[in-house]
Amino acid sequence: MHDIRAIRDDRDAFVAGLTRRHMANAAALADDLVARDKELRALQTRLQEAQARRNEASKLIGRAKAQKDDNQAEALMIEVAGLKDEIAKGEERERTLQAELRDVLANIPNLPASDVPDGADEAANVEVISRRWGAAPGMNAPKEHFELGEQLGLMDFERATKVSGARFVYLKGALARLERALCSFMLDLHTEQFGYTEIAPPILVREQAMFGTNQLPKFAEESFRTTTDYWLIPTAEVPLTNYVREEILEEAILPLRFTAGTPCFRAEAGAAGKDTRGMIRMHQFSKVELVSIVTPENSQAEHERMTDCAQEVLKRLGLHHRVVTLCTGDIGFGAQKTYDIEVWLPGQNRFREISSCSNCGEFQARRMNARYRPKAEKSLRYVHTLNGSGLATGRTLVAILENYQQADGSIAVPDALRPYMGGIEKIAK
RNA sequence: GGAUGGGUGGCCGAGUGGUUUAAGGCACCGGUCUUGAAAACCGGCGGGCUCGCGAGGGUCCCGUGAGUUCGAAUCUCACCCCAUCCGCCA
Repeated sequence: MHDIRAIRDDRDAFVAGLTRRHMANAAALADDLVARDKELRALQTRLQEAQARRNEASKLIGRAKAQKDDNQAEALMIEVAGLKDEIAKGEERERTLQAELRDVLANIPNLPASDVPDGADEAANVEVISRRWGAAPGMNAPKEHFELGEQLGLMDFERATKVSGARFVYLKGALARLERALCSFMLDLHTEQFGYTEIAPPILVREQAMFGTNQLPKFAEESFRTTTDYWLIPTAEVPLTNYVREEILEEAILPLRFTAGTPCFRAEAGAAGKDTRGMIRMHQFSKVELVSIVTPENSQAEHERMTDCAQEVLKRLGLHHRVVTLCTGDIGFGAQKTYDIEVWLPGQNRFREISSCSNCGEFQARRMNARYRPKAEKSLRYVHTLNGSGLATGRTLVAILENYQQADGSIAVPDALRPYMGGIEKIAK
């Protein structure tokens, strides 16, 4: 959510930022917002004057009545009646304007940070060369993960279709355990090495929470809603970030770092035909999420740190990967800047997204009304929020299958996971 | 699902129609005192909008909205949320 004052004070920067995001009508939008804001404030001033006079007159009425001056009281009451009418109309218009302004603002994406590259789509994302790690394993005719999983008899899409339809899967035996092992491994790493606090959050949330982390109102069709108006979280970012909603935090407790391993649910509307085979794009998947709540001056450094934490998971699993800075055309609605981590999938012979780490600045904090009390200042400020996958567990499982596949179709278990897999070194038929 | 109670500032809490410009306390900040600290005492201490170069002023906000009234935290209605008890249940 944008600050209307910031738009008013620097309309050009706002327009420039949205234009970089390829919003065609940014200038017209800004003019519209500024005009509505101007009307609203002019109205508020008039309204306040009328209210002040009404209050004054009301006091005089009380006094006149006390002095038994009925003529005076009556004259004042007639005046107040007129003011009352004016005030009622003004208040209604004020509410309408405020609601409209809020609706428009709620649907405007965050502005890209200055160092985000320009570009139309993912083809223009820019690799962060210094973050590239490892090398693609040499392999003869590598298989895709679903072939491997199905041949092992441990990944069953057909039965899942029978029960739940497309984009669901049954994992069995060692693969089911592998997913659990990955989740434990990642949570242990983030809590023990990087200072994150493990959270087991609600995964059904209210509408306001979904608004706070900007899944709503714009992306309603991408999430599932229950008949009792709860939303199934599309990511643990929602409950972890909203943890501080409507709060005023002491600066001393920042940064807050939370991690959670949860199922995530996505309707994948508009993804018809994409990644229809295998576990890449599911209606339900598990993910270990990282969320940081920080002061504004620390959010950029935290973004780098969080990306380091996510990358460390891949390093310990020995998985080749690269990091790209998303360009202005590919960045998410609420993000100022995003790093995607892409893992190498030999079966697909390409990099695929396995984590996305975003700095949202104060964009979500405004929506949630999450503030802190700076030590050095009197006034309150909005916190900055960051979120990142650390990592998408389902896709990590895919990456392990494809990168650790053996010629005979078995899967070697990476060293780091063996303690979590009861010591087994290989998943075979 | 049934019944009841309740939503007041960072927190607790008083307040049932006009000296509430929201008492009081806690926390926090500054000061006095002290070798230092604590205690005590003094002062400060919410947010939105707006007017003003500034000092400062105005106005709105007691869950949300709609009413009653010259005037509403206070009365009425609707909605949202929270809590407790009973029933059912992992």
